[in-house]
Amino acid sequence: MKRRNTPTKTAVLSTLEQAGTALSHDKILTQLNGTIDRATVYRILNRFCADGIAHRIVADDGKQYFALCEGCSHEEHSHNHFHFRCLNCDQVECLTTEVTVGLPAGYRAKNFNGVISGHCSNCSDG
Amino acid sequence: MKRRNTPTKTAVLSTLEQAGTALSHDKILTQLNGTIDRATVYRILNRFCADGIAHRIVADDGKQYFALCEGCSHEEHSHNHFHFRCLNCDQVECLTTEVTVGLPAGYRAKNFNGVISGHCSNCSDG
DNA sequence: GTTTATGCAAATTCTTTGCAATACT
DNA sequence: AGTATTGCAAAGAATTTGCATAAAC
Repeated sequence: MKRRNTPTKTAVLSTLEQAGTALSHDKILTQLNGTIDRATVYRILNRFCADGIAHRIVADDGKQYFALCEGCSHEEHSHNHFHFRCLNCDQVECLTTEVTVGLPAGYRAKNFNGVISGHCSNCSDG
Repeated sequence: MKRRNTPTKTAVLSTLEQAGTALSHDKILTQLNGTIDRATVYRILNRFCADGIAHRIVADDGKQYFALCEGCSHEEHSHNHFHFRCLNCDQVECLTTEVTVGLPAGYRAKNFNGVISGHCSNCSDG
């Protein structure tokens, strides 16, 4: 399936670029000021993930967050780093710590999803 | 809020006990053979989590899974271990590996949610 | 008898899908 | 021209909530 360049796609991409952190679908939609249909944004994000442009984080609120793959090779799509979600401001950011988890024999990992939630430095009261 | 002993609660509890692994709400419901209302099961599970009897895992499918807290102290409710979800048979189990992730200064962790998905030994084809 | 727990139905939230119209290449 | 992409509406899945009834303590 060949991909095409559309203003819509570009808009979503630059929103993610400007954010730097991971964004929820909802936040992207808001940032785009209701210009683009919600279903379209979902489809674009899913395509980005399929193409290795973005990666998907499923946070402990059950919602999906999307962030650009900075130094991700297309083939080995490993995001073995954690993400931090602030329970107060709801910001999701990548933590630099890379983690290796040992699996039992015969197990094969396809996907890594690590989220720590709590309070970020801005929302910590102490 | 005082808790009461009810057959319903007992049924859910023993389902979790017998399973050994983490169960989705749906699986619990099926296991109970439609005896109990879905909303009730959700409420019971949430109460279990609040009381430290069970812990909640949000997997990368966005769904919640519940497992009994084996050796969990009531106060320090830390589940810093990973869970493995099989993409084929959908089984979610606890991995023993405990992980410590460093947070940036000023950040406070409340919750840890680590899920690795892939194929378990039964569903791995060679 | 007072208060928690249950069941039913309805509501919410997040995400996906069908389909016709539109826009890229 | 031909196919990917969009928008709109509607469907779908997971979870929660309101409220009257039933059951613990």
